[in-house]
Amino acid sequence: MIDTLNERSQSIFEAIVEDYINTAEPVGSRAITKRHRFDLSPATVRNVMSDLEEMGLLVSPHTSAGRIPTEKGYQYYVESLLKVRDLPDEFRNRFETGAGFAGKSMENIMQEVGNMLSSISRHTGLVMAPRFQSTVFRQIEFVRLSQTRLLVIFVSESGLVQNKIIEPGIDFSRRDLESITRYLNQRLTGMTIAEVREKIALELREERNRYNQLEQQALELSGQALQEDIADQIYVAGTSYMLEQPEFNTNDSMVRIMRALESKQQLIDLLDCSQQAGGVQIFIGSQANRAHLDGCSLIAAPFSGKKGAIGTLGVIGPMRMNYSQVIPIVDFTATLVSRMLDRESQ
Amino acid sequence: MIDTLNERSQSIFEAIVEDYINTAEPVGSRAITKRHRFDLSPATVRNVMSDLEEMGLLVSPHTSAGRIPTEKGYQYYVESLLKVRDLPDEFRNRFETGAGFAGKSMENIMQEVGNMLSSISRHTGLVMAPRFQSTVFRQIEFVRLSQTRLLVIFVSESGLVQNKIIEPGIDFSRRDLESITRYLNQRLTGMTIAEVREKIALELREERNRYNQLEQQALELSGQALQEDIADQIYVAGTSYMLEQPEFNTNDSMVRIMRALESKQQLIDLLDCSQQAGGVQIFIGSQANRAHLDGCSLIAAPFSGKKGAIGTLGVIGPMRMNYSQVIPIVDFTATLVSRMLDRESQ
DNA sequence: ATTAGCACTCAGTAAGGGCGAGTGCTAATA
DNA sequence: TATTAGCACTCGCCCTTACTGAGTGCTAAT
Repeated sequence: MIDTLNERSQSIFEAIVEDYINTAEPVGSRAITKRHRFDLSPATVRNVMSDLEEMGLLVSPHTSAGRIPTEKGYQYYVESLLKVRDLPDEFRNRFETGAGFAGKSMENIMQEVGNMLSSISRHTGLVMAPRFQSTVFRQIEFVRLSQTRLLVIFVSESGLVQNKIIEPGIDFSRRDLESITRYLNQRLTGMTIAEVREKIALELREERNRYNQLEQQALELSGQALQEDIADQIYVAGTSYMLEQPEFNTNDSMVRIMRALESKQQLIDLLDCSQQAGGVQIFIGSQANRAHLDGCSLIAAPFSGKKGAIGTLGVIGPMRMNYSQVIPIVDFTATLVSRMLDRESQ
Repeated sequence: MIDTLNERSQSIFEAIVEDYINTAEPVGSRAITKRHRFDLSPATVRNVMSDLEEMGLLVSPHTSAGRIPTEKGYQYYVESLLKVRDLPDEFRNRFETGAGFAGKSMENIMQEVGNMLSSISRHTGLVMAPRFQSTVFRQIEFVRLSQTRLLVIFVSESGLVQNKIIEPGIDFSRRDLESITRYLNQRLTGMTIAEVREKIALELREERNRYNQLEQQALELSGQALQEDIADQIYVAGTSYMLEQPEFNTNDSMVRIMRALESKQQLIDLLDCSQQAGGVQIFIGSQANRAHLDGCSLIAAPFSGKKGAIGTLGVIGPMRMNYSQVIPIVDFTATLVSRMLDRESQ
């Protein structure tokens, strides 16, 4: 149905979408003919617009206003008409000078990446940390804090470090811990945390009937250490950009948006969707509604080191978003972060 | 000057402040006589109000509106008239059931505390993590990640864990690291990180002329590990409560407030002020302006384990804030967190 | 010292009118 | 047949005007 759009209709539609993206005002027929030098009269453009409205690509907010793209309109625009620009060098430079990751903690890196994304795209930036569950185990270490308390440190293949304090109930000597550490490191390397956990559960059941106390203890200890989920982390940067958008300039919508951006779990769910597929993903309008963000679009891309550790980052803004600018920003950032993670993990 | 306030003026002023806190509307003379059953006519109340205005405790937004407290008015109210209520049991319970800290990371704890503060006070909650600089060193550990990369773990007396990756340039064996660890742990325990750093710098200078290679290496390693500041962390929870306040219901002020709440550094500076003094501190209006938060008040209190590790938490909202409710909430939370930190550090 | 009474002020709301941007339809044109 | 000029019409926006009501300050009486 949309395929029947002839070239003229297409370029008029494109002009409307782009004008609206720039001005945030409904676009009228005369404005189009003026700004774009089609050799057409406003009346002709009106006829075309009328057709586009019938197809569900445009709506007019009221009789005497111009027209604005519908959600379906944006989707069509992004899928069929969008020409993604190259990332201007100035942005590229800002990233590369700004992002020295060496020695910084994962949290700091993520915050910094979020701030970068947000300040360059001039929209709200999101960064979701790699899920610990799906990272690949490289190393475990124990540090004795006191007689009852142990610090457990996991290191993933990609250099991600997580620590946790446990109280095992037994007072392990330094020597015991060393043996346990060696035992675990030999047996668990290369599996994802999820797999490790399964394996431990399995072996614990089998092991009960045998007598190797060391193994028994090692398994119990690591079981305890991994038993609880480490909550997913998400960073949101530049929320005020969202409030500055003219489409959200009522009190109610501002509060609504802020509430949505505060409920991290919903954002996590949303970003999760895009983690499966590789490359840049675009959620327009209701496709992003999972997070109560009506009228918003999300551009997201997963990042990952060579060895697992997948996270997601993205930019969220109004549907009227400059897709051709934002998409390459997200794309480039994801690539950059992946490269950094690789470098870190050597 | 304010001391000349007689009892009647005081209670009228108190009534005005409290009515305004409840309704967010300018309070008129008739409203006062109605709601509070003073045996006075509105005219009399008007005379008193006029005096109070002259003293700078009240203003009227325009001739035909009631009056609202000035910043000075709130200050006087809080200093002289405020009766702090006991914390209702329901809040107490919500805290104590909600807050099992055991085994959780500092970040998670702080986030949870922030959420608690915010949802119970119905205002924006702030939690600033203990500054690593001022925590007391208890233990350092090294974990060998690869030939070139070491993970350094600091544990503070209060159980705070920080880690950092360094690339020392030398490939230390496990045995070397153990000796170095033992050496450092013996010599540094009980000092604050800041002191530790000074000491290392000092000894490094002296040590150059001697020949004990182990000491030399140990010092260099720990020096490198401590060289960079670990950024202060602050958590902000429930920002949408701020936007729901009627005093900030214009687009501009919403954006302004959100920008202010986003610039963490300014919030940190603000909370820093309250860290010095013990107990609950109250910043009203311009006293909190350091963070571009005009028209806001901050209630803050430091928390700390027995052994250093001082952080600050608080609640931020409009000047028209229910001080008598919020103060005990902040107070109680700070005490609770301190107690938890103590328990953790054993 | 307190109060009743009264004139006055002024934000907020509602109603009316003109403006202008934009539309849809129709009839003329290439 | 596609395009265009012309025209009546719609409707949000803004400005003005008028009204209302809450609240004040002042004055004179109690």
